[in-house]
Amino acid sequence: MSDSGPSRALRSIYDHPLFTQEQLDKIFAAHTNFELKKNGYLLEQGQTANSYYIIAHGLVRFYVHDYNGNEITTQFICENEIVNEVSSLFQRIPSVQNIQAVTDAKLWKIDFNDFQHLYHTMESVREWGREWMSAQLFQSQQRSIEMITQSASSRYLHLIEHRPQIVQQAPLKQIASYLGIADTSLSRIRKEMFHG
Amino acid sequence: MSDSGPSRALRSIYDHPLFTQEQLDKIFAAHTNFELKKNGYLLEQGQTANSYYIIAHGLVRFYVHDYNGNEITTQFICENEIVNEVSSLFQRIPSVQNIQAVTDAKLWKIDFNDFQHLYHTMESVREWGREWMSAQLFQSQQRSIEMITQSASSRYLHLIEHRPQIVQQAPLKQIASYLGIADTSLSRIRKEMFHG
DNA sequence: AGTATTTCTTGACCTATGTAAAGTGTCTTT
DNA sequence: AAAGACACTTTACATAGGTCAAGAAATACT
Repeated sequence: MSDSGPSRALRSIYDHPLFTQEQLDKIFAAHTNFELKKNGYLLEQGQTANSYYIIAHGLVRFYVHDYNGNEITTQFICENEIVNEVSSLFQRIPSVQNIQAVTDAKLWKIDFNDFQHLYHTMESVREWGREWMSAQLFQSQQRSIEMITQSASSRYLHLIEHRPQIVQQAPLKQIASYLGIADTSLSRIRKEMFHG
Repeated sequence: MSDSGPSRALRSIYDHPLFTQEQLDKIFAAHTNFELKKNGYLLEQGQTANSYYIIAHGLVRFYVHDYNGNEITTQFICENEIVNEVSSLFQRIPSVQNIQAVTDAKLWKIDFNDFQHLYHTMESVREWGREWMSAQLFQSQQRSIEMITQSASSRYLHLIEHRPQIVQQAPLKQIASYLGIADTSLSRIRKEMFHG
């Protein structure tokens, strides 16, 4: 890593016009960094989230179990993105989602209480937070629309183009459940896309 | 209507443990009410939202156009719920969604600037707002999971059980696009569900 | 009231994706 | 190096849901 000072990940996450340098210093100081092994958990279903995370390196996924006990991957979080089970963290209720490292990962962490303090004392943090949540909601809605209007192979192509880290690092089964198809179907789609 | 004072809708929307009566009075006072005819618009794509709404009576939908120009209904908003195109209102960017009355409707309205004032001056409003956004995000994610794990007829049954107002008041074509299926398929599902 | 327009249903046929089961390849553990 | 355990592919067959076209029923328009 040729990067010094607060990581590239922190700087890119908190890149917002309302922040002054002084505010950024306070925000960065509230984060600590740590490592997580492949398959390790940041949150398990039934637990209530007490922090959110920022990925400096690696890949993380959210998953739930369907009625047959199959794992459904509901989100992938890539480098320089926030890992936050919002409804558990902000409504203070147990999570239905599991959050697991797909690869070895380096992460930043900020605790709920520290964030609460920043949020209620700095208008800029509130605006930043609300905009982030809006963007999350938008993405989630776009995902539903994509599930309705696009074929499985279009959705896979979209992933290849826009989130290549996922296609490179996550196992086929996780990608398939994220796309809403059987793993055999994704295997078939791959075949038809590359030789056929 | 046997209801007096601030409507049942306002009281149920702003039902949160942190609010004092004094605060509620200020919040209610920031709302005005008005009526909207069937098929009328609260927001059209390309416009930037300047308020959000609360439905006292009637049904409202969000829709987008897919690449073929077909309308895809992405959300239905029922009585005593909030109508808010969050990413347009809070990121101050043009909406990709249209917001249209499915039936004649009675609504409450609050402007962005008035809400901003309440939001930045009252910690309780911030907590309320963040919890509402969290709940929206949760619902949106649940919807994606439902699209992946449930058949079209299960999704329709779910709608009948949990949001009967939609099934009663929205035309079949809108419900079908919301469920992610062709209108002919929904018609067939109805037939199989009721006779045979 | 009568016509036009939209809404809903139905049938015939088609296709994308699911399910199940077997086979190959790759990594882990000992 | 052998034995398991995973990860991925492939084939055969099943099915939910799509498309298109024709009618019937309901609504809206003049």
